[in-house]
Amino acid sequence: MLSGKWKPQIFRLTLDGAVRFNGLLRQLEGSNKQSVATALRELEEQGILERVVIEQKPLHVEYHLSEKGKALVPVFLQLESLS
Amino acid sequence: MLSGKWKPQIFRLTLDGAVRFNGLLRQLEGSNKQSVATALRELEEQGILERVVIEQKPLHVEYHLSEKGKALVPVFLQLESLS
DNA sequence: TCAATTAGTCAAAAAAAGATGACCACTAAA
DNA sequence: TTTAGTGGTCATCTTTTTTTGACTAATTGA
Repeated sequence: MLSGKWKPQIFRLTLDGAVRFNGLLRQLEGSNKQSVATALRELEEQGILERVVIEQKPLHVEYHLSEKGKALVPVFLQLESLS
Repeated sequence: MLSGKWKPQIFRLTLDGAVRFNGLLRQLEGSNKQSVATALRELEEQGILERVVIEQKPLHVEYHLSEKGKALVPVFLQLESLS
């Protein structure tokens, strides 16, 4: 579910609140548009993240944890504590 | 820790008891010697599996869960139940 | 003696994943 | 009007992962 080079880190960041495309690009050192876009799309397809377009003055896009994503949190943290 | 195409399946099989090289090769459809050998070696290097040579008539090799591997079991099962 | 099973290794090819750079369309500020 | 920021896509190249097939060496059964 969280396989790939960037998905675990992206998932981890969503625990602290919604994330945005360009924000991730800056936070994830060594990442690139394509990889981040692919990771976000796959996480959305799997129903782990939800993509929300914020229709305001400078319109932007937010990705936040879905219910399914939230169900993953405890086991993710447990996993994190083991490695 | 369990990244790669075959490691999760191999790990799963060790929960029911020790596994063996050729046995895995037969159980894991679509697998091959090289990949199974690599997965076993890496799981051993990480201290998740232990390699034991059974010094008997037809000598063979067994891989079984280490203590570290056992610590991984509950979180693995939890993860399994989510996917 | 021949075939099969045990547990692998090695080099090479193929497939999958990731990175790079160009491009797009929109908005806002200087 | 140029520059920067928003959020991407596309084709191509590189890197990593996985597969393929040949080979080894010891043991067992027919």
